[in-house]
Amino acid sequence: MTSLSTHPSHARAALSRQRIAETALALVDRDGLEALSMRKLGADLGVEGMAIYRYFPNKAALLAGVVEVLLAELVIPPPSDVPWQRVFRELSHAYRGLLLRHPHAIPLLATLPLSDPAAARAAGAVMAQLRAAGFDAQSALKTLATITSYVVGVAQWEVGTAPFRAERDGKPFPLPPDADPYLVELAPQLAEDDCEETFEFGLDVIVRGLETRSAGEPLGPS
Amino acid sequence: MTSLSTHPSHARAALSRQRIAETALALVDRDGLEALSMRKLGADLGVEGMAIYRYFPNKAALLAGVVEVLLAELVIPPPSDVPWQRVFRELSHAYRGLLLRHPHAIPLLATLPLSDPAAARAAGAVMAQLRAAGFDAQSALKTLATITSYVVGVAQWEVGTAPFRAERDGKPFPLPPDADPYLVELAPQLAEDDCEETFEFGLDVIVRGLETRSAGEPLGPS
DNA sequence: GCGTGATGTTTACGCTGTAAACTACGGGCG
DNA sequence: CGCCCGTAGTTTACAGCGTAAACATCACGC
Repeated sequence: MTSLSTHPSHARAALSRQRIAETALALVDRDGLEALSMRKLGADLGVEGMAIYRYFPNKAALLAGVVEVLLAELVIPPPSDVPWQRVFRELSHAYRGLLLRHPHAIPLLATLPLSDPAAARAAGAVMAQLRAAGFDAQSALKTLATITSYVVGVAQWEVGTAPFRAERDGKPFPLPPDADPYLVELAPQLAEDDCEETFEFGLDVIVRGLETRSAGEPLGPS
Repeated sequence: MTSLSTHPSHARAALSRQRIAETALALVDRDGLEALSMRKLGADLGVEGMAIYRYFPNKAALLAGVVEVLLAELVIPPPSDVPWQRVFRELSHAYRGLLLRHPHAIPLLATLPLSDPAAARAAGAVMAQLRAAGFDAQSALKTLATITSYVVGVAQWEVGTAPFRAERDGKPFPLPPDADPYLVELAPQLAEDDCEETFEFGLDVIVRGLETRSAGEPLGPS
């Protein structure tokens, strides 16, 4: 009797908020965000679609659950005495990595309102880091807004310009012959754009900008 | 005979790509992005929904048309000898203004791939400005990516945190009593957050960061 | 005056989210 | 033991979606 759950046999696995949300994320990763429907998710769970409503009141709540799973991947360490620049860079890279691991889910995180509990938790943890590094509350909040916007924005940029970079093993880019002259000039640049480098460029800009916050403001580098 | 169009009487106005896209944008501004359906748009146009397919092959194309209308609001002046910092700031504010005038359309512009012709045109025009200011092609592109991400990201942030700021005429914020301790600390900060100021903060950071691009890079201030 | 092409309508299909009613079953209590 | 009820999942249903296909209507060129 493998009574792992209530009824041991003939059932694949018990449903739960966690398992549903994880399966939903897997579906999104595999087939894209717009492919996520209650019925298809039900099918992936070996269940009838409507069953999901026992665990989530509606699809918006399900999506919030997916966001929760996503943000759970993001471990934000407690404050330490590491220089804030380094913490800042590491958090940025961690978030970026999360986004790139789940490119289809980016719109979910891009539109994420801070009223979402998972988002608020993550935001709070980052705020704690910044506060500990000497940022006052207002500056920490604004800095958080800035870096979040930047990281998400670049990830979107990257995904959105991916076709220009795809399989450029020699040929420049299949531009339509009636293309805008601006675009014609832009395309080769895009083709040889190294996204990682671009990201680092903007990150440097922001860190440097934060370091030289116009004298007198209480920012306190380490 | 007021033969303004083909048949003068009993028809409200002739359909056209332009009129359809503008009406669609008006609908989105009024009722939100998810309220935009072919049938409702048809109703707003005094027409039968399916008629739209004579002008746009599918809904994605219609949305691209809406984006085109949006970006047409953004006039990007030709290069001049104005200091690049000022041009940069003005373009950022212009884009921000556009986003705030159409908050429901932000997801449309946030997810905008650069393969969209209207986006590519606008991007090209900004690139021309930066190039004229002395940025080399690679730096101009990266700078464009950075500022675009930032402006869109902040606009999304602003809309997403709007509920925290709404009607805060005294009371702090209707937090659920079981809220995360991080959020509890965060909410008052959000409530008194001045978005315009936050935007300016990050913009300053970016401009300052660009100005102090680690010596030796060909950036050439004016 | 009669095709003809452009414009808009009608009908239809498969898909969506979700409300409501229904079925099956396992554990607690008499 | 037998009943009874809560829980989990199913079935059915409905309104709305994007859109393919067939159809109606009408202005104009020959």
